[in-house]
This record gives sequence, structure tokens and C-alpha cells, in this order.
Amino acid sequence: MAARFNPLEADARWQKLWEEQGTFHASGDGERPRAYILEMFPYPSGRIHVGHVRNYVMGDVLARYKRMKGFDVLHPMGWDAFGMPAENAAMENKVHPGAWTRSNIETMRAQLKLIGLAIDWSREFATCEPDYYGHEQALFLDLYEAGLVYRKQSEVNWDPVDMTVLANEQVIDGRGWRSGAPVERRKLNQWFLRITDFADELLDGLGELDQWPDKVRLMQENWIGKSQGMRFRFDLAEPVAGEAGFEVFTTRPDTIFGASFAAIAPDHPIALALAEGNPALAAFVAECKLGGTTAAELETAEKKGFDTGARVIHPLDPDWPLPLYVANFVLMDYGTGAIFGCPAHDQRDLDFARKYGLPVTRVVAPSPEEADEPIGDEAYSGPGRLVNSRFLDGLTAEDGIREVIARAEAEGWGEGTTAWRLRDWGVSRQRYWGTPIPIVHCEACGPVAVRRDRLPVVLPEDIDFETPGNPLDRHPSWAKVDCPECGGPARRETDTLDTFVDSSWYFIRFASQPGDAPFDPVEAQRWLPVDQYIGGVEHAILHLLYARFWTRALQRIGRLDVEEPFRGLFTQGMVTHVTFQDSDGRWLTPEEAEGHDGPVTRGRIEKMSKSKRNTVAPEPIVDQYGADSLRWFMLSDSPPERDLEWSESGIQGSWRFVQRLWRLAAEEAGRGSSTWLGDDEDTGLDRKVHRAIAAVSANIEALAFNKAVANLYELTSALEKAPLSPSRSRGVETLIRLASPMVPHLAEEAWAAMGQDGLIAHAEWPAADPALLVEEEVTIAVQVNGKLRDTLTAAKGASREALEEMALASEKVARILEGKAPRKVIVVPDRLVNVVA
RNA sequence: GCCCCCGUGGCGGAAUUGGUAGACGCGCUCGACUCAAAAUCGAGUUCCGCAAGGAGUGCCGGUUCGACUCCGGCCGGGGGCACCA
Repeated sequence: MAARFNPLEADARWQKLWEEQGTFHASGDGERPRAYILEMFPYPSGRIHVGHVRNYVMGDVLARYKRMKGFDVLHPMGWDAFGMPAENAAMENKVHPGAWTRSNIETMRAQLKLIGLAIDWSREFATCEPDYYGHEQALFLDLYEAGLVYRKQSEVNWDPVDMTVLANEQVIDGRGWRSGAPVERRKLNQWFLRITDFADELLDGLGELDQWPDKVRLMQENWIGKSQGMRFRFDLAEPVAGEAGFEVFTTRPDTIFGASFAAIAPDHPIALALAEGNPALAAFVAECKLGGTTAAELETAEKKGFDTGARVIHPLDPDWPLPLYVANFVLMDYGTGAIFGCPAHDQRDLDFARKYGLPVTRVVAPSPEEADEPIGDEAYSGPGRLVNSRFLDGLTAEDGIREVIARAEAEGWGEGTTAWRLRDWGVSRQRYWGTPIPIVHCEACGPVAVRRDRLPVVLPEDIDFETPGNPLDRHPSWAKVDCPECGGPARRETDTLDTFVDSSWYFIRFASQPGDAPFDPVEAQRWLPVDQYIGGVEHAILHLLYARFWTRALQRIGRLDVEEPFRGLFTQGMVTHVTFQDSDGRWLTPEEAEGHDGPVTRGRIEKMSKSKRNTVAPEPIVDQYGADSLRWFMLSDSPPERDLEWSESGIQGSWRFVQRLWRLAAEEAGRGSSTWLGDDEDTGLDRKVHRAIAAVSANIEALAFNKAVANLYELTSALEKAPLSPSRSRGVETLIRLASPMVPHLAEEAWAAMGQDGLIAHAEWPAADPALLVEEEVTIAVQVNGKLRDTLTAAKGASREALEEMALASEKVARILEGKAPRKVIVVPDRLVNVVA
């Protein structure tokens, strides 16, 4: 028996065996209960680092555990393979995005295989292959036909040099991140998915996701942003461009008598109409269009308005005109793009009113005496009753809201309604490396869906990135097609789909992948929803919301009867590492920093990233310490939802433990556990083993891997110290089973050495014997006035009287009591006695 | 600005419903083995104190026989949203 575990030799041997035997193939035979464990699939950016490893190892432990518990486990892996970095690489290095992506996939797959993940590789796919995106096009057309896809003009950040649309994150200080050119706002025709149709369901559905972190549910709730209020009509004193008035949205209709102005967005139709005859207003509207849409810019932007000269009529008083402003802080795409200003009770309206000398009337007062208390620099948003509000006086805000809505509905000038922060999902991207939108534009017929038998619409290979802009748009022939309806000349849509579409249904494709359809609903429904989904918090909103939407949309159109895609969600922490910079601020790898001439600054400990050059590759670690040491370290110490700092001492500690475990198992195996005939003294070892079984199981189920690791350390120490006995032999065997999801290579090796048949991957998870979990003796804490003074050992279940008597017999207690009788004695059976002096 | 989370040894972190704070790991100290080192093993390691003992979970206060845990108010760190009417 080897004294040391040699991962260099053993890891590959077991990995090969697992692969040959198809050990981790999901069978779907229906004989066992199913478990679907999924980690968010990676973007093939180049190489994986240990941060990815942590993510996949967590899912792997769970998958292996579930398999041993008797589940038919689906644990797949694939590639979120469309995206901008491939196009950037194409522009920089003159490589085709496809070649770049596929070569990265090769590399990263090989890297992942080194870790020994229990993955069903037979289901692997990449979203950039027509095999996948063709089905996505079919699903897109399903939604299109169901009316869940539409086209509209929408404002985008346009980089005039690169001739491309930029995401908000790509706009830095108002300039394109790549070209440095000032970004323009431009209106383009874009495709949208009607996610707002599902706003209510998506919000309500959060209530049932009790295996999601509260934080993520809250974030989604805020993102959806439901606001209840009312919509009502302002009549204009004089019609504008044939319009007699317009609608506003408010959450505080109760403050309607505090109104002192109305304001509309710069791009509101009324504003545009008024601007036509008013050059100063036109200039103001143009000015509002300048400036980016980033948060920082909005924060510093001054609240500005322009008095149009037009007047609106107060809905509850025909003799009360209000000035109509165009204001830069009113957004066209929230509510109705128009508001009424109530300066006394809204800070922004107050600032605006003060600036333009508008009246400020208090209509809510905390007490009757304060009804005419003037408003200072701060708007009053606290509780109170309505004042100066005619028929509303004396009502609470809630009653006032109800009253105004009731009256408006009765008189027909307004109604109770709901506004959402959530907007429809714009999915058009002016890029090459994405799923082509399967639509053809015909001059005669307008936009027409590509015929199903012509799918997939495949990306052309012969493209060039020499000139800026979308290569699909410039391609000499690709876009030229005949109209599917009239056969006349037509042009393909050259925009591609947002890559978030690709990741909105990949988990369905993993569950079922027929060649002629996106999925088989019956087979997919057997696996879905995903039992445990694991990934980074950075996807808490967009990806998870889009996937929830897509699933519900498929349900609505009758394609798949699943409501929520992910039953359990776990957001894991990052792996962090120190960063280094040289005197010019260039990032250095830790190795470079060590051998660098000149000053080196040791920076913050940060999330591993390519740009900060602080990533740690798995290969050298696996070469030196083996996959199991790496896996063990990724699970140790830090709670999985928090960040884990990479450290050399950490991986070394893991290596030590792996060897310790091996020694323990190998010694036992060398002796022949089954033939050991020594005395089986009851040292309490069996109890320790069974407590460990219960604890490790519970902690894995709760994804508290750091605690499961601590349990295994404890059990290992206890077994090492225990005298040789059958109990110890059984204990070691149990330990190996319990540790096997974390250190599978070592576990297989030890399992074989112990003479066990078959793979430990197929072995049963040990069951804790309830009889052995019950303590016979317990340690009782003895307190005086809540301070620990002594401990004593008592039989489990000892009576209150007996415990009290034992506690009072304690010398230490007696010394503190100094002969005085205790005032009171609190006894918590099996736990403590508190003597109150 | 609004919403949320977190503050425990030198470090990462444990601590069912309020019931022995510091499990487990890292690091460190001492010791064993060794010519020596590595590896390994043993002991110790919250702070003050030789000890007896005392203090202690960011700070202040409260509830309770008893508070890391519950409540109120501060301070510090992190995250999300952000002209949302």
C-alpha cells in the first residue's frame, strides 16, 4: 500500500474510468427520483481560473451526493458561446469569432476535465452552433406568432465611429469605450419581447421561490418595481396640435389639491408639438437630449424646466389653471411621461417650484394645528391627514387616494392603475456573433417570419471586421433573400439576438435535446425545474429574470408546462486574490511582481479577473497537489456564499488533509478491515461516526460545505486517535464515503484499496442510526446569575429536581452563594442550570 | 437619496427555537523524530493576569434568570436601485 496518495497518477486513471463507464450519464429511466443540478454555464472567454472551479465543485459535490443518495442526477455542462469578446478578438487579432470561441471551448473543456467533475458530457453543447441557435430561432418565431415579440423605435447609445450600439456599461464619460468618440442617442427600430406582460406573474412568482436567497428576490422585486396609483387626464386650456389634453400618472392622488404645475417629458408628443412653434422650447428639448444616460450623469444633472406658456385645467376645479412645463427629469418611458407637481410633499417638485417661483401649498399635516405650517427646504412626506383639500380634508392618505380614484372613475377623468419600472426587453443587437433574428423585411409585406423549413438562419462565415459596424449589414449577399410571402425582393434582419436570450432556455435543452425540435416537452418536464441552480450574484436580476420570463412565455403559448425554471438558487461568492501594480500602474501577475525590478504596489485583494492579472490557473495547482486538494480547498473555510481568498497556505493545508485521509484509509486497508477481530470497546466512536453522518448530510443539503468540511476534519481526528477496533474500521469506511463527493479521486482509490467492489460513485450514502444520535450523557452548564461557574455531567433526560440538586451541590456555586439561599433556580433539561442569587 | 445585508481571536470562520462564545482550518509558539531540513506526530494559542480571577461578539442603551442571537439609537464596511412621479 502506497504511503502517499499520488494524484498525478490516480486522478487521470479514475477520470478515464468514469468516462468509459458513463458513470455520470443521466439515465432518465424513471426508476429513480430525479435531481437536476446546474451551475451557470460559462462564457468561453479563454481559460478557466480557480474562481470557476469553486462554482463547479459546489455543484459537483451536490450532484455526487444526490447520486449516492439514490437519485438519477442530471448535471450537465455547456457553453454560453455568443458574445462581444469574440468579436473584439476578431478585430484585434484577425481571428474568426467562431474559431476563437471553439478553440477556447477546447481549452476550457480540457481544464474542467482535470477537476474530475461528475458531469454528463454527452449533453454538452455550445450556443453558437446552428444546432442550438436554430431551435432558438424557432422559439423566437413561436413567441412572435403569439404576439409576444414586437418592433418599435427605441433610443440607443450610438457610437458614430464604430457604427455600433453600445450598452450603458460601454459608455464611459459620455464616450464610446473603444473609439473614445462622443456617444449619440439615436433612434433605431428594434425588436422587443413583452416581458412587461408578465410583470405581475414574475412578481407574484417570487413569493413561491422559497429556496432562493431573499436578497435576490428583493432585487428582482425592486427591478420589477410595481407602483400603484392613478392615471388621470389634464385638459389643456387651448388644444395643442389637435390634442385636448394628456394623461399623467401619480402614486399620490390624495395630494391633488397641492398641485402647482404640470410637467411633461422633453420627448412627449405635446412637448414636440409645442416646440414646433417655439424655437426657445425646441432648443431646450434638444439640450435635454444631450448627455448620456449613465447613473453618474443623471445624478449631477440639474433639474431644469421650460415654461411652455400653455396651461392645463385642474381636474377638480375648472377655474384652476396650472402652468405646463417641459422638464428634463420627467421620463417618457415611465408612467405616461407626464406628471403633476405637488411641491409641498415631493422633494424634487419642491426644488423645481422654488427654482421657478411656483406656489407651495401644504395639503398633508401631521396634526390639525400644523395645517398652515409653511414648508421649508424639505418636502413633507410623513404621515398625517389631508388639509387645504376641500372635500378631502381630514382624510388619511390612504382614504384620500381611494376617494380621489373613486371620484375620478365616477366622473370619467381618471382611474386607478399600476405603473412598472420594468420595461420590455430589447433584444436587437447590431453585431455579428449572435443568433440571427429569423425575420425578413419585405418592401411590400413588411417584416415577415422566416419559414420554419428554412431554419436555421445560419451566420455567414465569410465576414470581415476591417471596417467598423455590423459585418452582417455589410455582407454582399447574405441579407438578400426573397420574401417568404410574396416572393419579391427582401432583406434579412441583420441584427442578432441579445445573448441573454441564449441563456434563457439552455437549461431546457440540457434536459431534452431532440434533433428536430428545441426540446421534447414531456422529457423536459420530467427534469424541470432545476432543483439546484448555482452561480454568481451578478446574474441576480437580468439572466434570472429573463429565464423566468422565457419559461413562463413558453408555458403561456403551450410549449412547456413549467412555471419557474429554478426551484433552488444559490449565489456563490468569488475567489479573490492579491493584485500588484508597477510604478506605471500596469497590473502584474504575482509571479511577475516577485521578480520585478522597480517599485511594486501591492493592491487590494480583488475578484480574480483577466484584466487585473490576478487569476490562478487550475493546471499548475492540479499538477502539484492534485484535483482533490484543489476541490477541498475550494470548499473549506469560507461559507460558499462569501468570497474565498486564494492562498498558498490554504492549498497546502488541503494537501496535508488529503494525505492524512489517505494514510488513515491505507493503513486500515493494509490491515484488512473486514478481517479485523480485535475487541470492540465502546469508546463512543460509533456515536461520533453517526453524528458525523448526520452533520455532513445536513450540511451538504444546506450547501454549507465549509461546515461539512469541518465535520470531516473532526471525524478524521477522532478516527486517528481511536484504538484499533471493528468500530474504527467501519468508521474509516464511512469517512471515505462521506468525503467522496469532495475528494472523489482519493475516495475511489481508497475504496478500491479497501477491497470494495465497484465505484464509490455508485456506493450508497451512509445512513445515520437514530439510536446512535441520542446522547446517553450530557454536559450541563451551571451558571450563577447567567455566568458560567461550573459544568457537570448528567444522564440524558435527568429530572429538573435532580439537575437542580446537582448544581447546588457544586462547590463553585456554593462559594459564590456564600451560604445564602438562591432566590430562584432555572433549569433547562439537558442543557443548563442557572442559579439566581 | 431609497432599499437590503454584514461587523465574533493574528486570519478564514463555528455557535438548532435566546441557554457552556471562539467548533474546524490557516498562522504562530514550544516539544518529539532527524546530522540537518522537509514531511509527520504531540502540546498550546480570545485578551489581561504567575495564579486565583476578571473582561470579552463594532459602540451606547433596553428586554430577559440568561443576549453574538431580540428591540431602539449611533459608528463602520459591502451590495442593489436610482431624476420612477
